[in-house]
Amino acid sequence: EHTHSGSCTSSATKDGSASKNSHSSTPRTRKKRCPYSKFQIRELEREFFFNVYINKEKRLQLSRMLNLTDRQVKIWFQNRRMKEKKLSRDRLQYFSGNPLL
Amino acid sequence: AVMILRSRFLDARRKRRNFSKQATEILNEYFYSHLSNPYPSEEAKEELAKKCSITVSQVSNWFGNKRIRYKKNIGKFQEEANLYAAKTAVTAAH
DNA sequence: GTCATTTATCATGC
DNA sequence: GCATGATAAATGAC
Repeated sequence: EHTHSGSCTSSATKDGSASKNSHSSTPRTRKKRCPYSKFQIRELEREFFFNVYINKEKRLQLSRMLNLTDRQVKIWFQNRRMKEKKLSRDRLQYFSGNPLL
Repeated sequence: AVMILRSRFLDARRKRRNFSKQATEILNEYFYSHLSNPYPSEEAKEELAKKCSITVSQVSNWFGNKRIRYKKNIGKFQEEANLYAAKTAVTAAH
């Protein structure tokens, strides 16, 4: 569909919880959603195939390899598990008596 | 045969099809009559899904899209809002 | 951890 | 050409 070579993974600021100014206002801007590259998705899916739950060690390793933060990898696995659950629900409904075309 | 059905199912997720006129009508009626808190409960979602002949997930998607797109440009939906406000007012009068 | 949600992006309809 | 439904990152409640 698309090939995001090095759009978001370039360098940017590291983790999303950095830069804490003690005083003044820190609106804590929401991190902009940036789609991951095909390569990143492939590696994440590969690891997800082996184990749906990733441990801390592999998470750090993966995050470094893919130039993502630990938090991003962790959240990706969370979202991926939710996606898998939804796919299961949809399959179940699709192969049972509920046409709804 | 099973493989064909399976493949059709897999890529049918993003094969978008617009909802029926009646379904959109029902969803909009609920949205604009609960504009202060447009968050239907799980039970309400199921009821809406049944009345609209769509899935609960589709109801959630519709409200998610509607909330943010309404918030982003209230002016664009003003006419629509007035329309459904008047419609609910008429039904309430009966 | 799950899970509803927000937000941007994607893919299609028309 | 945008409107619209579905999906992909990111947040927060619990």
